[in-house]
Amino acid sequence: MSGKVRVRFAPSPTGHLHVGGARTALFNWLFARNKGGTFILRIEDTDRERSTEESYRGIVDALRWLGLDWDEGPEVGGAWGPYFQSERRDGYRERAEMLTAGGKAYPCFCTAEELAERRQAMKSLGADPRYDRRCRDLEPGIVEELLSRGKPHVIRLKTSDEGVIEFTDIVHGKIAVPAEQIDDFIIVKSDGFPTYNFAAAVDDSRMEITHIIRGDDHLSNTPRQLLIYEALGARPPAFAHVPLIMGPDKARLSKRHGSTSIQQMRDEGYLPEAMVNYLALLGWSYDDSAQLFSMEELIEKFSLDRVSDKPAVFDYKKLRWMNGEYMKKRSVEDRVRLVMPHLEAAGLVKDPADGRMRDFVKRVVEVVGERLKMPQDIVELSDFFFRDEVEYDEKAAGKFLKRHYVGPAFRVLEDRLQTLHAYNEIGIEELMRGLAAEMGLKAGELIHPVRVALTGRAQSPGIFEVMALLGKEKVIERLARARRAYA
RNA sequence: GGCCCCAUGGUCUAGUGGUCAGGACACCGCUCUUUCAAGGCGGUAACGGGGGUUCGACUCCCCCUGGGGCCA
Repeated sequence: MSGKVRVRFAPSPTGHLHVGGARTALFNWLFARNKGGTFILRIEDTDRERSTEESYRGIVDALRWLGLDWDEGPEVGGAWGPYFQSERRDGYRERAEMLTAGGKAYPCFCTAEELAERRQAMKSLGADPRYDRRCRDLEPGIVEELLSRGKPHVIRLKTSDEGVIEFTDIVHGKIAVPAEQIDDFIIVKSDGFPTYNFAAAVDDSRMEITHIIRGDDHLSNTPRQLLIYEALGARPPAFAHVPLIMGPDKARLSKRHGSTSIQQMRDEGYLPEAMVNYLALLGWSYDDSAQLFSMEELIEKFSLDRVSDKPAVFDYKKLRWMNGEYMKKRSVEDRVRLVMPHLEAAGLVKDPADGRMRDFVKRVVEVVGERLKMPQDIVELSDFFFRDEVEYDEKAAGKFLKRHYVGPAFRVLEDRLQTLHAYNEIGIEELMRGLAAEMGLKAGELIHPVRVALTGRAQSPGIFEVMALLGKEKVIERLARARRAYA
């Protein structure tokens, strides 16, 4: 392959950025970065009905959030622009006229009804319902007349029934389709707009795209696009069709399987680096063991020949695990920032948190430590730090607070904490262990009831850390309350 | 329906004619420990079926089955 690599990601702004689309974008981007090539963003907004500014914004934001920047495209420009198909219509019209003038395409005046009728007829004869090329050899005079009368028409590409259309896909290998399989398909619709295949092929050739990396769902479009390239007299790019992403039921991943848009995943607390890493591993692998890759490593190691050719099921559990791994790598400050909106939303922290509160949250985050897999986990993990009164989990309270020794033990503990000079983790631990020993209890037998009294739950971060952070006052108050309520 | 693609544990995958079929997530034990999480150790679990080719097939070929895609 000679020349500089040029790849593109070409979404339609008709919805959110789907995880499948995001992975396609990622593979293109990684390939470009690995090869020192150019990554182009092209917006395929020829469907004016469904394209929206909002979708466009959402897609662009999502790509940036993932860290996928483009060298040419909207907002950054480039020498091959414009990068919105809606602004490239003249180009499609010119190419279509060129092909028609050159005898490689022709206007077809058959109406949708006529076509449907003939298709039905062919079907009932047991034949494949394909266009019968009726308008292909119309007398030039008749064509002129119909055109001048303004009769609605489409433009079709002339195709041959002879031979096979063959190409080598980088991930699938040799692919061959019998030429007869493809009829004289439409390249320009009756409203003057290009069809998807035509617009894409024209743009890819004019933008000098060298490698088309896209979803498997476009595999069967490829022969048609190859035919367009040929008619245009352009050299076709290399193709790499990556397998689709499926839901657990092996059907194409869709909304009913869960969150499928990058925007949604972001709102749900997934970290971009986890998302990127997970997506990279869906359909690509480096070796027999590596799982965690930084963006730099991905760029360095990515290659198309290690892309799988089989569909992959999206596994939210593994993504969650990976998110936890990346959460651990984030600084405490980062985690505070991530966690804050959730504390606010839960009403545990009032909205613009002041400096004191931020400091406190920071210490909570430190105490919670690696238990945080998702930012929102903070609520369940630490609500007791923020509430005035704990809500007891009935099972936990029943199991630990009703023990006969709890009342007396708490009473002594309250007194000793009151006079404890070194009210810190170490001092508290010493005190607690000492007290347990004195009373002939195992440390756990004292600790568990204390945990329930302070947090309401049977599980929590380390109890000495919790006590230290909660503060002497609150700890004593909660111990007393639990004692009165249960013991 | 036609054409195209695909088939290793529940999931993501390594494997490119001779491996005890490896790793990761999930799951289950054990361990550490004040609980949970994390960590450490260990475990259950796979080559869809049938034909070939070959001394030998997960690996190559064909058929079937199953899944997916595109077009209709």
